[in-house]
Amino acid sequence: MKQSTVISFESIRVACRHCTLSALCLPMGLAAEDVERLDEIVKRTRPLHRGDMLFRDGDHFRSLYVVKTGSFKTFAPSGEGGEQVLSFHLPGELLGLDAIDQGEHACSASALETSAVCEIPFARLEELTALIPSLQHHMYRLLSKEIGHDTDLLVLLGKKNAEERLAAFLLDFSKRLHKRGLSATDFHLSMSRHEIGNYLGLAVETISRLFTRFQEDGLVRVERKHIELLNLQGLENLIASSHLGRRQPPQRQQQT
Amino acid sequence: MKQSTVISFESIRVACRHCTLSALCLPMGLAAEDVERLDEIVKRTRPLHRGDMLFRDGDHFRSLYVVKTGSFKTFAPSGEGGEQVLSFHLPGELLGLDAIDQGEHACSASALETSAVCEIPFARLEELTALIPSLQHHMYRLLSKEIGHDTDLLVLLGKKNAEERLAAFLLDFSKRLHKRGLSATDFHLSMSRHEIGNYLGLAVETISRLFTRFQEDGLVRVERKHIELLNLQGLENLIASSHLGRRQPPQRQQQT
DNA sequence: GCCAATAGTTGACCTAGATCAAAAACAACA
DNA sequence: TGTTGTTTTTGATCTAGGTCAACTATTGGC
Repeated sequence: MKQSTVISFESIRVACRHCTLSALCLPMGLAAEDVERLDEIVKRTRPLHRGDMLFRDGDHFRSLYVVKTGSFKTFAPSGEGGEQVLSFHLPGELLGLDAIDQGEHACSASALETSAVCEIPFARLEELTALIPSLQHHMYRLLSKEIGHDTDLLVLLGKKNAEERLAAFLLDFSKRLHKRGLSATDFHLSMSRHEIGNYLGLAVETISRLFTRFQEDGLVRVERKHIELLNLQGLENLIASSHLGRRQPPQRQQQT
Repeated sequence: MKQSTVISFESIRVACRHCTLSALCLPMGLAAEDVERLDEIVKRTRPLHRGDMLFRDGDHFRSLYVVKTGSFKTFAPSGEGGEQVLSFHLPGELLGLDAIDQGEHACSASALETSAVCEIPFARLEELTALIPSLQHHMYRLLSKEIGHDTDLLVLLGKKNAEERLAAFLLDFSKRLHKRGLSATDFHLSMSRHEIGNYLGLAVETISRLFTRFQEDGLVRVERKHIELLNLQGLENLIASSHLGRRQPPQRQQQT
């Protein structure tokens, strides 16, 4: 209610064509006039604060959302009040794609910090994509990319150990921030240890211990939520090079 | 090469409008004339045998595939020659959606048994979806559904124990077969224990032991790859009701 | 600025499921 | 029909990471 959030409140009024995120967002690669058309259907909404829900699982699906500032997590219920964090969303990233199929949201989304989104009514977007081939293609790609992200996470949860998971998480975060023009080696984690652990399928305590260990090994400097990556290569190595101990027999390329 | 596969070779020539799978596949809900148009772009290909690759990760992306008969698995590399099975595909299900984004396949697909697919050149399909709104909508739904499937698997890998995973797997399989008009309680698994274990993030031995245990508990009857589900409700209970031991404090509905 | 609640760290211990090993059951095939 | 290679099963052991517990920051509310 209070007008103290001047900065973000101003910034969210910016039209797509002037938005610094356009290169990461839907307008990517659209002709100027098409951006105008997209612009017309986008609604700007007021900021959300930490913990505020953007949508809940089961909610009727009406719109997709693009993060404009701040960050979000999405999570699915997992029986007995538990939940599985599915992803963290940074500016320019889309939320709600999983709801298209069933017509209702399959997961919930909440803000990790003070954040703003653009709302895109899906029915309108669909009309538009039928008219603008490049936008249609872009939508297909976005949906496909989401599948790719899930695939990565599946490999992580199915096949990687704790160390590899956290290293992969940090590097992924680093890359995504870098794409947004932020430092790839010095950043702030907007989510709690608990949320990281949940996302990676690990206990909070394990996350905490790993951060300590990574720090002892000179890979990172951790100070609460402030992270400095000191040795990117070292982290990369952690991901790729484990399992090297027990070599498998040469195993010709064949069916399983 | 040999013509002994008469049955499936005949069946795969059937046009979409006569295909028994149309209700599960792309034509779902299309007007007759639109099905014709779709039909024109679909290529029918020869059958693949167990272990044959439909595509490999890294292959240039050109087409989507619909399983016509038989079954497939998709799997992604996971460092050091290991792989993570991402999904099993039954007749009517689409393969290759994850490749749209990058323009090359992000995972590999191989036949689990003698199988046939319809090939749908994606560029042609895109043109068509721009012309037929209901087809475009259907494509969005299919992509979104794939995300939903991944979400389910993520929850499984991130939060469920071995017992719950296998029970969920069996029930999912049962439901999908039932949709295809096959028995929900008596079926044949086309994949090996090893592949099931890989998919569920468990060791082969664990799968084997669980099958034995489920059988002892009267939940299933297992005879190699032939499965009979004797107590569907019992399996359902396994999924939902565990973690009931250590009750969590009432915990008001709140942010994490 | 103080208190209560929440988040993070650290250590001790425990357990689900992995790994190792070996036998048994199949399947392919000459 | 025997041989060989694969898949499955079963048992014995090991361990990564979970769980419990106690303590220490931080943070937010007033």
